[in-house]
Amino acid sequence: MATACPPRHQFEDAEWAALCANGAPGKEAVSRARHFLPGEPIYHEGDAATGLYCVASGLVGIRKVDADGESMLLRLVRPGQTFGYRSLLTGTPHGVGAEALKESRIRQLPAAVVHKAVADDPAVMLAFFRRLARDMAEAENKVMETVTASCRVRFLRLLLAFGGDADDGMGRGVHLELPVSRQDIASLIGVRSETMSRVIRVIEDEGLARFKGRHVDIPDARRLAVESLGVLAD
Amino acid sequence: MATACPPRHQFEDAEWAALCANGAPGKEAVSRARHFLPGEPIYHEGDAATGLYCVASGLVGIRKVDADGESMLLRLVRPGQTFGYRSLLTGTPHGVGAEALKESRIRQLPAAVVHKAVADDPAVMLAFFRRLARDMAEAENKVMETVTASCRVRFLRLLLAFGGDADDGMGRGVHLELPVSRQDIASLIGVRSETMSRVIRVIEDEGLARFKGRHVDIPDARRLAVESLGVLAD
DNA sequence: CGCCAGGTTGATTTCGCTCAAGCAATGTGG
DNA sequence: CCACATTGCTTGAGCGAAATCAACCTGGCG
Repeated sequence: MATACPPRHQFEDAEWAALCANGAPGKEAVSRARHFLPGEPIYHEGDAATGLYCVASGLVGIRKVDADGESMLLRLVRPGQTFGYRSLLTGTPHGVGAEALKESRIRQLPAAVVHKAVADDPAVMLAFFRRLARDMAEAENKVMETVTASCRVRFLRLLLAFGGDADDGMGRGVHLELPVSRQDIASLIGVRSETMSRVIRVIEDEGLARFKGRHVDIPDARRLAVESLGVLAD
Repeated sequence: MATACPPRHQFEDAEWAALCANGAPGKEAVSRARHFLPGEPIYHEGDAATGLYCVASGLVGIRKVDADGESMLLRLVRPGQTFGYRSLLTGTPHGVGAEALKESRIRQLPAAVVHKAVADDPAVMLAFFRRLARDMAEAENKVMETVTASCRVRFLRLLLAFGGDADDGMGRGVHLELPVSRQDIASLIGVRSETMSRVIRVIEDEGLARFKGRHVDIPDARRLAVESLGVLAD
């Protein structure tokens, strides 16, 4: 099966939408649907770009390994979001790797189609620029956080980010589900998995949240939000 | 005085060049030359973009402050490089602040001119995208480094980055000059200035480099490069 | 059943931060 | 010109957060 435009997802995929609006003339057979198992790599650091990817379902992780072989999870790509555009549009090898974190259906758009769409409609390029700008802002925040905030605070903030959709502003008693393993969460905030365990332990002992497998119960989201701001002086 | 195209600098300013090639029809009076003293802010985090900036001479620092008021130097902008384009092109407030680190001459191009240039020539947008992609790659590297590498290693790598131009591949006995104060260097690698002092002390004691004010002598650049890879197992 | 990956826990160490003081260079006002 | 503050940098002592090393548990799954 191959349709150019996936069913509209809940998340921002302005780039893909722009592509569909203009770039895909015959809407059939231009995008290829692929399937990945958890842990399966989609592309590696250093590979040349072969196309543009969009997560239809599942979850994708963007990884980077440094010289010492240390690997780190930089960010998650959720259903409806595109990835791999940077390398494709600049014509440089991938600076990061992508891998499926859950079983995932990925839509892949050939490079030629994307290039044509970009050439035909300037708005497409702008859409990708905006997307990159947002990713960049997040990367900058991450730098700041890793330098200034304790791992406890970083984890609390990540919890809030995960709970973003489940967070009924009203409410006490938020429940959410961790999208990835604890190892991956540790990697995401840049700590060892042992430290991750301990941090979770402390947070449970404080009564900020209760963890069972990947399920998290947050009795008082407001309190957790306050704690996530770091230790306040006065 | 106001000329559209600055004298060609040694560094990459593909965006500015693209602008000059197409966007600036009457080449006079479109860019404004401004002057900043060390420490003087160029724009603040949260400000709306008013134009595009290009460093003609001097040095500019991109800063970010987090919720707790902690400030950090994210990167340097050297002569010939443009900055402030992200906020301008996305139409969002500046996510970072810019300030002169040395006495600087800054060329400022009004928003309208840039927007027109972008609309007229798709290549301009692509040039900015490339620039952003490069900045993003650096930000990702920075995240990895701050998490995985010790502050000693991070500093050594920064030294190498500074010495990039002075580094005659041949050579023993490289000399270079620190572009900014030690406080700013500390902020750049995400450590306290006290720690910075100690790290420099250790590096001197090891004979890796000698520091006098802002002057640095590196007797054996090759050895420093090896050390900058981190502690190797075998 | 035995194996193994993911996770937890404990003991110990290390790296970098905090707090505090001191010092040299520069400025500033009387 | 000197007394004084200010700023950038260095040094010391002590502490604390997170890494490291090392078991050990647990639940799948062949």
